[in-house]
Amino acid sequence: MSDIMKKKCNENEEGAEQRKGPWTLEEDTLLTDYIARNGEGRWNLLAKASGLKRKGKSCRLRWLNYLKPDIKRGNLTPQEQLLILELHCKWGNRWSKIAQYLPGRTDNEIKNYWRTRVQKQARQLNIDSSSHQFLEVVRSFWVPRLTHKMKDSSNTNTKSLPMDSLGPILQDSKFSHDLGFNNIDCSTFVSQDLTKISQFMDLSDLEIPSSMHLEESRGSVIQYVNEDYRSFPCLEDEHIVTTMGNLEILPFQDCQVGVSTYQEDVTQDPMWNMDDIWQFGEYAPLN
DNA sequence: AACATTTTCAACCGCAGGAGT
DNA sequence: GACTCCTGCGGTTGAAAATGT
Repeated sequence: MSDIMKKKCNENEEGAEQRKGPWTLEEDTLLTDYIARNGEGRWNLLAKASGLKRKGKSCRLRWLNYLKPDIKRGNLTPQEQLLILELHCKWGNRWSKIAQYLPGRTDNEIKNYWRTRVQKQARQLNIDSSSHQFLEVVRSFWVPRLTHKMKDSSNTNTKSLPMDSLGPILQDSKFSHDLGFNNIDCSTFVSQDLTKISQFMDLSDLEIPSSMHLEESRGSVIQYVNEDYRSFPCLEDEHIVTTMGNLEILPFQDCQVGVSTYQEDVTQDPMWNMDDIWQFGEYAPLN
């Protein structure tokens, strides 16, 4: 029998014993106990020595994504969602890199969030989620509302991640410099893309809840700005025409409408997500 | 209540890159 | 340099849960 054949046989024999699928409580206990005694790493050795009939890779994944003590459970906070949007804008699908900035969240969780929430919305709008166009939708509608929600929850919910906790990250000059939002020339970029958006989003027909209002302002974009969060989305003082509370009116050309969100109470949402943004009306598909 | 459909997310897979030999 | 092994990453899958009819 050739070496290759022998190897194949061994793989099959091992494969017959290898467990797959959902982990049982006993397996979790075995893995947790083993790591408590010997530490993590050397996953193939761990898989054999612990008595688990799992591959090393599977053990590693189970530990890192589920069993590790500092794993956070539950819905992503608005702060976390905002950070994901920001970082994805900069780095794309670099999930593990993004996860480094969200303590307790795993790359898998962030990836799932992006695929199930963000990409879903992009599909519904018939926009490629990696496109410039979608980026601008996110920047113009999602980011401001998340920012608002964030501020809201920091005022009302002491358990949530405080604004200050993001400060070191967002104020870090290297980090800020790296972020795409800050590097964008708003005076051209935003106006061009909002014009594109207005081609498929008939904003004047939006059904605005009574707690909100729509302001039309030909020649200007009204954009919500949280004063605690000026590092994005790409607003620079020289562009501001006037300020109305939390709103700043920006002198962009070709844009016809902005949405003010400052009166809406979103604090009751268990999970604030993109659905909240699009619920204001039905948008016409691109084609 | 029963069934169908959709959504969520844990887990798997293949691939790439690094370290050791 | 070539090979093997291990680790980590990102894409994908499919079972379970949630939601709709």
